[in-house]
Amino acid sequence: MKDVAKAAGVSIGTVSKVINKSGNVSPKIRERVLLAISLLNYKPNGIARSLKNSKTNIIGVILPGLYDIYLMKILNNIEKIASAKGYKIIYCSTNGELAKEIKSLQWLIEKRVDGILFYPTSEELTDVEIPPSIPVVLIERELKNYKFPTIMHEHVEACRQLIEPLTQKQSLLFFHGSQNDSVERSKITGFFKALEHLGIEKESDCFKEVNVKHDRTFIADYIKQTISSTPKVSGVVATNPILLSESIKVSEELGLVDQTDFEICGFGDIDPFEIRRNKIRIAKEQPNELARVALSSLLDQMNKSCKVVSKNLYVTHTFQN
DNA sequence: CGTAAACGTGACTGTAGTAG
DNA sequence: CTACTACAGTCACGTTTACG
Repeated sequence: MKDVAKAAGVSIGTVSKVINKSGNVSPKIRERVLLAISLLNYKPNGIARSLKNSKTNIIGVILPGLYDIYLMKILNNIEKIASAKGYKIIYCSTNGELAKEIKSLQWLIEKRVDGILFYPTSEELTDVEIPPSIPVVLIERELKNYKFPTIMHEHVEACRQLIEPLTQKQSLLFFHGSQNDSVERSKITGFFKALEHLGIEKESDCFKEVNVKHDRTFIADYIKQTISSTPKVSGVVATNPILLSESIKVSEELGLVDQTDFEICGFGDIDPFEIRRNKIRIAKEQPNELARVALSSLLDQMNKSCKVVSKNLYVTHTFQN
């Protein structure tokens, strides 16, 4: 800038005004400055600009990884919308490890990002001091020790809508993931409530916990064994895409899908061509919408001079069949 | 249109105190 | 007296912006 100013015969301040199209600069001076910029091949220094403005135009995104389409869609949509609004993103992968979540947060804070979108894999985060100047929006899961607005799916309502249309609700088997996970817990609660609403007695032994970190063959075997050893199963309900797709596979293998009195439903993101029977009812999660709402909530906070405590927002599922 | 202060941090300088 | 440490203060980096 100093060199440009010298070459154009103006002050540094005037160069800045030309670059930022701010203030009044006469057309003649502007021409001279632009010529000097082009001759000297001057490029603004973003670090210095951030230093002065206390703004980096960068949004930090912390996700457990990009190991499935759902997470990829979230990141893709965040990037798309952020980019349109003039922001770049820094993506951090945590592999679902608390230690990496802490490190990612600390690193993003150190980088002075303007805001953070955080998809925690547990509620246990602690020991990270997050300055109030950096707004944080959580995706899908709240944290015990921090009060940040959270954008999540409306799981409880989706459970009701999954269960209600089933013709045989008495002898269902529910396959769910770890109860340490708040999302799984809210789905279990949702199914309990839905059953209660329908006047069906809750039998907790029809709820089967499956660790989705096991390999697929193990999960399939467990589901097969459970279905086979339970008398008069009228249907299977799965709380997440892994358990749903394995349940569908197993049910096909056991020849249950063809039986008119057997139904399958659950949460998933399965493409329509995989669904060979129209009786499989699926609550599809909405990663694009989740990303859109989360980012817009974050941008709201970033642009507010006085921080209004924004509330949690819910995204509704769409239903297939 | 120019001037000067300010942003956050690391590098550097100067000073005081301590140990041998 | 020298060599060293600890600490405080100052400056530089490139840019923006209030003010003259």
